[in-house]
Amino acid sequence: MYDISHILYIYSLFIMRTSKDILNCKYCVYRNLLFGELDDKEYEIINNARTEYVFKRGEVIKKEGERINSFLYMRKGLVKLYKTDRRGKDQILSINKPGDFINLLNIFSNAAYKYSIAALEETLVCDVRLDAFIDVVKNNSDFALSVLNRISKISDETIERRFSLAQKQIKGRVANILLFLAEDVYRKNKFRLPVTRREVGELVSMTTENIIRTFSEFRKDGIIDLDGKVITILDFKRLKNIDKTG
Amino acid sequence: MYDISHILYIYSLFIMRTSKDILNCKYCVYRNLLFGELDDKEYEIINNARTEYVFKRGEVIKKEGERINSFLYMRKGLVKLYKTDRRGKDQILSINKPGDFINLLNIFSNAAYKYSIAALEETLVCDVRLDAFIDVVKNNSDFALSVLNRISKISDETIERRFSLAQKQIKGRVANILLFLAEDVYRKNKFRLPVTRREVGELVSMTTENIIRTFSEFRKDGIIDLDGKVITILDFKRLKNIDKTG
DNA sequence: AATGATGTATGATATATCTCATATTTTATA
DNA sequence: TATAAAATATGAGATATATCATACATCATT
Repeated sequence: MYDISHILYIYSLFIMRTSKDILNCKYCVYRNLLFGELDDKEYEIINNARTEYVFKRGEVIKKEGERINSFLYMRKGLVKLYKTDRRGKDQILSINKPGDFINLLNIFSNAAYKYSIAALEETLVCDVRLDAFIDVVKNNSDFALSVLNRISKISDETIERRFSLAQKQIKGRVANILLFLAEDVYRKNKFRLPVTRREVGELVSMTTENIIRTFSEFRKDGIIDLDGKVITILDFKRLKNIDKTG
Repeated sequence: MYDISHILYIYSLFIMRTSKDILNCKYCVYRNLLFGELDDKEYEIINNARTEYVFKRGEVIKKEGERINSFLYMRKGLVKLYKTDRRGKDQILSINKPGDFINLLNIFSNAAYKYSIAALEETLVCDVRLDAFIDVVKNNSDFALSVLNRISKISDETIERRFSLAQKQIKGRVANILLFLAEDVYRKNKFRLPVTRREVGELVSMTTENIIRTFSEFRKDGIIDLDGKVITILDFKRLKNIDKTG
């Protein structure tokens, strides 16, 4: 249930409150996670090309079409990747948490962002200038291989998630995102839904009304408890069964 | 319409019929496409770790769950990536053509294939032992970066394809796959459908009956012509419009 | 050439999901 | 704090898609 990245994440919150060296990568708990293969000199290159930003809930971090000129990663928070169609309707590709590289998907294959990125909670982002990042990748193939591993893993997860969504009906889709939030994001059975019902619909390609109806149904069936945005999962077993079969 | 990989592909068919050196990478038209960054020595490592296989239509190349111990790429043919559920029903993730690296998706992130691979047409596959491949990646960061680019591009395409499928209705989905086959795979307005109607359904998450009905409707509307498996696209403009809006 | 299995085709009906309408609650902003 | 805007909630009816049934065509195999 608690993997290394989560432990590091909790640890980072602690460090953030006790150290003034946060702005230097040397003391960042993500160092080992992301940049473990780098020597001090390479490390310094990254650190010098790096800026930290804080985004409040609702703020747009990147807009689709914007030129990619940095490597972004999250140290804290939660974001959504999404597209807006001509009529202004959004479709959400994924919800990403610290440890996912926010723009890793497009960074090596595209000059511009294919998806917009917005913060769902207060989000702390590290921004490394792309030229410096690529420079280090080019000169350190262990690091390149490590990036290869991560990009591959994140892509795989996104593909798997979208793929499995396709054969699910609405109940299965809602069960799936509830389990994702409870198990992968918050690691608690009680959490504040970081998105509106409409956004859940935008993520799983369903209407807002049907998301609301399904939430209500799950509540009536005793699978979850609802209090506005606060959701408590009461019956993981049944929810998992719906996820698998529905 | 005709990009470099397609020209190389056509050229490779020519080469295959006129040269006995096909088994040596040195004369493979994919050398520049895949291994352009390698020096002769690295090249030799790849070549020595390489085997060629021919698969007939319908043959399974890899089964999901099978251990990944080679890097596979297609020189000719067409394959599908798919999963089979407990009840024996297939769901197709993607149809891939030469130039796509067949197992690139999982190779760096997973020990085992997440999807089965089967040939839809006679397919020529090069199989490079993974240890040799990774060895070269580790020692040549230009090559690593190039692989990074490609893996990223292919993943992006798969994600984009599954993502756009989600908001489409059945007509849009069928239009989309017809355009994919006509424009990306065969580059002709008349082609033999390489899959059954059932498989189209497995790819776009629709029932066989509805795929058949939609084909019939497109025919009645004069958008396509149907003769068994041979499909002729008569009205690209309308089909593209359905793809976009439906 | 005969035979069974699979694929293609179409209609009728059932089911899932969407749309539209309306009411209430919560949130954002003046 | 007042007010508007957005979010939540629920029902009724419309639409899209699935399921079931049946018929015929095609393909592989004997």
